[in-house]
Amino acid sequence: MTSMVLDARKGGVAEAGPGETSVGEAARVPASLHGELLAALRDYLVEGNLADGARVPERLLCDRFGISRTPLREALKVLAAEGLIELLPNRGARVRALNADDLRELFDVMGGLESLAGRLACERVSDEEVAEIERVHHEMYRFYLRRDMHGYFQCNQEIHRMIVAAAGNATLAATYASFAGRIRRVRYSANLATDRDRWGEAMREHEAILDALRRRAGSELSDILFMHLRNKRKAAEQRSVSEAAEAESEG
Amino acid sequence: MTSMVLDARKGGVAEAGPGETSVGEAARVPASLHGELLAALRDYLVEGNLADGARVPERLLCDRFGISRTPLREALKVLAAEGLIELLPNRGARVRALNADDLRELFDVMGGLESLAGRLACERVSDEEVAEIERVHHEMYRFYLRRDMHGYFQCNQEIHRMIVAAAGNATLAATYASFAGRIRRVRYSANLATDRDRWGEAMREHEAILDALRRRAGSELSDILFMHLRNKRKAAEQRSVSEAAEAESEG
DNA sequence: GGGTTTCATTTTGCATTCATTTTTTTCTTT
DNA sequence: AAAGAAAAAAATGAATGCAAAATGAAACCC
Repeated sequence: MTSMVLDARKGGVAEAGPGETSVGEAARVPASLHGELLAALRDYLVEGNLADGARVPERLLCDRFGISRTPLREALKVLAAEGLIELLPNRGARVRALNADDLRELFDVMGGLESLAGRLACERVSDEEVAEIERVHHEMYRFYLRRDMHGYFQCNQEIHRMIVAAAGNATLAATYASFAGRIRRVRYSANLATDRDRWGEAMREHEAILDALRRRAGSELSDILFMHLRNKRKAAEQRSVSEAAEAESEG
Repeated sequence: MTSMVLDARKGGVAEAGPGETSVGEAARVPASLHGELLAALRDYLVEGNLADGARVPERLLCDRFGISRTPLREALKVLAAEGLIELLPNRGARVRALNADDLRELFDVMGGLESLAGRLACERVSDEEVAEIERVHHEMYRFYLRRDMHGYFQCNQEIHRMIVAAAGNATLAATYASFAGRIRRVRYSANLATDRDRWGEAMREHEAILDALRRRAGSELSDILFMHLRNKRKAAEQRSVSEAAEAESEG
């Protein structure tokens, strides 16, 4: 039973009525068939159904989604613009493999975006929103104490997402979401598992984040968030280095 | 004689010779026909050949660029994802009109990106690069003294571009270029003309930018650059308000 | 046997075609 | 004549078709 994204849509009618059709583009409002397919394809890629550097098989995906090549290729062009795949002239599309430099760049850009989000959030965040973030923070702390990586990570993601949301800038949120999807292919989640110290450090950084947010210290929060991501990046780099060493000793 | 982007390409071989092919994204690898057309269409839109909110006439553009609808529509999907146009189901594409909120968001995101660029630049900028930026800065100052808006603005753009380049992050540069293209449709250039004070203030801010860069004070430069853009935004908002008032008194 | 060359198959890129939907024009009807 | 209904025209969205390029495989040569 092939998924058939199209059928799901045919039930609906109106679509596209309210404002935010365009901005997000990422995972926001599917709106049209094209948007629907785009989201489905993006998920398909982000979930890692295709290996890094693998060719994107047009014919196969057409069957998979029950459409012809035209809309599929339109979606591929968009995904290429987003950086998920790359187009080789006369050679179709490949899943874009991120090298160490790409990751470094992506982490820094994510850091810059979160940094901005923190700064903007301080300008307009309500006490209620802060309280909500604190709630998740404490939940995360409990996961930390219990050494529950999965739960911790969920909360972590949620907090960062909430800060971006609190910035009240849909353009920023969309851009952030796009980059998050791009980086999701590499699981930087399991980093902390190998490095107990980093986990504790990250927890302390989150304390500082919340503290700065409570005081609405925008510039300070901006710095902390950037450094937080920078440290995350370093941990990820550290990990990939040790992974490479392992691979070498194994091979 | 219709332009025929294709012909231009067929002559050349290497491509990518003179760096800045176009505003955004496609600056990396034009290579294919699709990329070429995409850049051409983007320029066509950014240059304001179509009015805000106007329908994007597929047939006309096909003739204009000498291609069929298929590649054109692929390009349109990408431009929609970039935020330059918006797609209405069964009603084609329209030039996206930016309202006050959109502009506010875009300015802030640009501010965040420049802020990040400054921070990263401080980590790795060479003395030679700083000297080069200083050179352009002084050139800009001479334009300022001569009240040469056009020259001043060129230098201004160039300095910001150089800072982004000095950050050594291609992903950031591409994202920055994309947003710059998106905002270029609104000419925020002429802002200073009406507000002599803002011009002087901007000049002083640029002094501070250079000072922080010389000292490699990343966090500080980050703050200054964000505030610089924020002030630019406020000036633009001020201007649009007075314009609206004018329009009202005239109508 | 290793390497090259030729040729069939597949894939890609774009044009064309077709079914719908929207928009414009024309024709009623009051 | 104005408002509304019906029909014609144009547009959009997606499928199909076709030439050129790339990939893979068999034949060929040394």
